[in-house]
Amino acid sequence: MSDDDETFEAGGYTLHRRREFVWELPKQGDMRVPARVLASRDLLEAISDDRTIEQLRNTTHLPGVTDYAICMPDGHQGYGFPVGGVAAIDAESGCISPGAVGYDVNCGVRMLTTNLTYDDIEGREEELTNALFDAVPTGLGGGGVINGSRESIDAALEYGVEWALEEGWAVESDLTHCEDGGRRLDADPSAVSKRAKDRAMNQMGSLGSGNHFLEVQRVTDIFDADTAAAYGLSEEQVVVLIHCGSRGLGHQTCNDYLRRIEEEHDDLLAQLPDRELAAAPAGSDLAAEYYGAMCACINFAWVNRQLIMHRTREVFADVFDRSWREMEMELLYDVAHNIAKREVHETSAGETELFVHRKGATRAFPAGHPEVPAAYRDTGQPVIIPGSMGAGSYVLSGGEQSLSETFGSTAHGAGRLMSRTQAKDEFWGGDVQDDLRDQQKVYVKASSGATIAEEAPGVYKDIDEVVRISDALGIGDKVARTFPVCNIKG
DNA sequence: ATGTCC
Repeated sequence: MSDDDETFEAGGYTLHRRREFVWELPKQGDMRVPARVLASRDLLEAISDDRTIEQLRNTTHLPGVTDYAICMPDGHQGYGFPVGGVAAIDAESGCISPGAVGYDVNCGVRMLTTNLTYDDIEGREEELTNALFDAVPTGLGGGGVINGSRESIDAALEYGVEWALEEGWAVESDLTHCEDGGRRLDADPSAVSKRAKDRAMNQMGSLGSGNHFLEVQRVTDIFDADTAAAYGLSEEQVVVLIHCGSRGLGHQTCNDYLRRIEEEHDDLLAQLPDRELAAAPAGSDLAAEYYGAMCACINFAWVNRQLIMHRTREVFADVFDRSWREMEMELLYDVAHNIAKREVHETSAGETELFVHRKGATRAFPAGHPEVPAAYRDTGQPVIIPGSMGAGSYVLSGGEQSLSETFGSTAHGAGRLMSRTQAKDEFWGGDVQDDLRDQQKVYVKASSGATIAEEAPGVYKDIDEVVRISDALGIGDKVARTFPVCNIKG
């Protein structure tokens, strides 16, 4: 092995290879802890020319950051804190940072299984795509599956999917197959501004734009037969993947608190290398308010995905002329990609209560963890990692090493290779749509052609490579792979 | 991500 094998120059920083797929930026200067990038050399190349490493380094300045900051294999630069970043911050002596959660609070994915197989939908893709597109609101701005009211929004913010169950938009098993039972108990709707709630009014049950989508998929590969069986997955099965977040409500809430934190905690801000990392000190009123507001946004995003899933069941019932129960359209699991959560972890300082910030990262608790829903306690938490429209997605299970390596986390997607602007220069939506249909039998329909260009398969990193790293490190283990059939988006 | 700046 040459010296060249031991370090990697990325974004002006020197990373040191600790072991396979683990690269470390040693603690230096004002860094409180080292930073780690979990990646292959190919994936490191992809982040070498943007601000990912610099932003990761900046996160190690946050008070209370514990052991090391982490960048997942799909990481790329984001607002202040990398997308694909994980920072575990002491919940007593540290801080909480909206930029380390993300603008789209509880952006995430849920997978719905069915007892249909690819044969059942082959030849009917356009019909199904159109029916879904007509039924599920997409794109920027207004229109939801249901009309919101002040009362319903407050109830959704406080009770999450429990509220949806009472209203008839959910069944009991939808709650037991969701993190926190679909309700984050720490939610404080009174900490969410009127303005944020107003934006939610006509967005209850809407996909939004950007990388959000609803995709009908078929299972193409099973890697772990026992776990796949426990998850109810089999080859050629049809499943549905829903990817969206908290829409304008989460965005407004993030903005509201960033501004307030900048104003009220400028002393802490002055210690940080980037304004975008603005954080409220643990124990402050504002930290408690932000946490309560963020948890309310988490509940809203779960309700959003629930309403879309409910509508999807209705569309399938209509198109296939069978009840959704006959088609066994069960929620496999719902995973959050953008959240902070109070969790207790074993750290170098012993058992510690932390705000685990996962931004573009997925919780990946292993078998036996008490916070994994009973249905999956013996197999580990399902982890759903969407890829691109041309590459498909993965289902993993939380890995044995996740608690010791990544505060119980793994990657969340393929990760962008280029900006949206660059994507629109490289691709034209109509061509992407035609190629996907003609070459891969993938049917795409979107409110905007520009969105298809921005989300072209070529703008994403290799999802296989991202998942390979997760599996090799034992933080999230491969269970199954899916491939798109129908995709609707903003 | 986002009524792509209140």
